[in-house]
Order: sequence, then C-alpha cells, then structure tokens
Amino acid sequence: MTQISASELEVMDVLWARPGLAASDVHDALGDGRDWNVRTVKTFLARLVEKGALTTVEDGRRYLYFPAIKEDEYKAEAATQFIDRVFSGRAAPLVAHLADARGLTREDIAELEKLLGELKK
Amino acid sequence: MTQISASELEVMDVLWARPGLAASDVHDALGDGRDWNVRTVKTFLARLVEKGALTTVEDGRRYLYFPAIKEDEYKAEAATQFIDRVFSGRAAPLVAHLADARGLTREDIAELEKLLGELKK
DNA sequence: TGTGTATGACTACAACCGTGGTCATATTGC
DNA sequence: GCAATATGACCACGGTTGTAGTCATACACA
Repeated sequence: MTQISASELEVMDVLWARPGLAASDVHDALGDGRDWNVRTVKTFLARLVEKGALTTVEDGRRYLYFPAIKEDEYKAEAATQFIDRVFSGRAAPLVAHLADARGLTREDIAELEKLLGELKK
Repeated sequence: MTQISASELEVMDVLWARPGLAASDVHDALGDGRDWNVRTVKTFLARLVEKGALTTVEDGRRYLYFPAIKEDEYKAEAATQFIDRVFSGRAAPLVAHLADARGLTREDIAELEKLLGELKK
C-alpha cells in the first residue's frame, strides 16, 4: 500500500534491524557504500514519517525512529505487487528468470526445495 | 538498465505480445480496465522510444512500434534488481513471502519443483 | 470541396524522488 | 561564556511519472 522508494527502503531496512535509532545513527548505520549527506537521510526519514511508515519518539531535542509497518508484511506485499506487475502474477517464471540471470546457488536451490516440501503439506 | 515505469511496462507487454502495432492499436489492446486517453498512451510510446525500449517504422502518416529490447532479458534484469533491492539478493525469502502472501497454487509448486529439478543438473 | 477525425509534435503540470542547502536554536567542549 | 557542532523545520531544484491539452495537418466521407 504505502509507496516506499528504493532509497527510503534502505532506511527502513536499517530501522527494521535496529528500531529506535536517531537520524545520525541511521546515517552512520548506512555507512557502507552509501554516503548520503545526513540531511538527505533526514529527508528520507521525514518522508517516511509522512507516509506513515515510521513513527517518532522525542528524546530530548531529537527524535528516535521506529518502524510503523512490519517488515514481513511490507515485503510480502512488495513481492506480490512486483510479480503482478512484471510477471502477470506468476511466480514460477520469476524464479526461472532468476536462475537464468544470476544462477541460484546450490544453497538457494536447497532452501527452495525445503520450502516447497513444506508447502506441499 | 533502461528505466521503465509500471505504466510503460504495460505498453511494452502489449508490444512484446504483438509487435508492430500503431498507437491507436496499442490503445485498443490495453482496453480492459485500462482506460487511458489515447494521448496518454502516445506519451508512453514516445517516452519508450526516447529510452530506446521501442523503435518505430513509418507507415504512411503514422508509426508502427516494435520492441527494441527482449522481454526475457528485461524481465530477468528487473527480477534481479527487485531481489537485490528488497531481499538483499536472496531468492528464497521472496518465494517464502509469496507463499505466505498469496498462496502459491498447486500448479505453481509443481512448476517450481520441475524447475529446481532441472537446475540441479 | 469543406468538415470532422486521426495522427504526430510539442507543451503542461502536479506529485514524487534524489539530493542537499538555509536558518534558527540547543548543546557541548574548551 | 563563547565557538563549533548537532538537530529540526523549512525550502529548493532538476528529473521522472501519470495524465492529458493544443496545434497543425492529412485523410475520408458527405
């Protein structure tokens, strides 16, 4: 439902992993490869609050940020939307494309098999 | 690579299925549920040409549109990007989410199993 | 032969996105 | 106590996207 951009999602990932960070902590946590200006990160945080994806708790003169939506639910929804949009709702072709495009690892395959085994029950 | 929006992708889908349509034919083919104004469709077509996703052939005083990129290649790339963006590059969690979110059909599961069988070879 | 209609070229415009600047203020380290 | 720094509030700006409008022209039919 809530439309979250790619960059915003990176911010969400940080906060799903460690809820309750302040803006500068999020900035630090993004560190690797992502050298956004702190203000850029703050813009994303503000937009995520506007969109209802984060909530804030005041902590002195700053805010702590908490996810307002569940990671699993958001990602399941995103996956569904993506498959609908690109693969007309069919999951199998997606997996086939992945296999083609990047070669699933032996572990991926094992994991998928295990999953399918469970699904059959 | 080429950035194609969700709406533009619907147009591409029409032309991947039936290359060489004119703008008004694309408009008609979209019909179901999609009641974009013809001009809107033309805007998408023009943008797709700009982006190098379509090429045109003159046909009297109108254009026929042809895909300039392959459906399979584009979708494989899109799938890879999506998984990287949302699932840190791991395919299995995606399938798990799908199973959760929408319930894969028995056919989906069978198809995936067949696929995995082939991949193991 | 004049008028509606299809078509392409160009234009518009608001919302969203990536990116960060400005300004006022609060805090902290010397 | 004062200067550097951190923080939030607000603003900016160009690119993309969804959604068409306008204009000139070309054909098709009455």
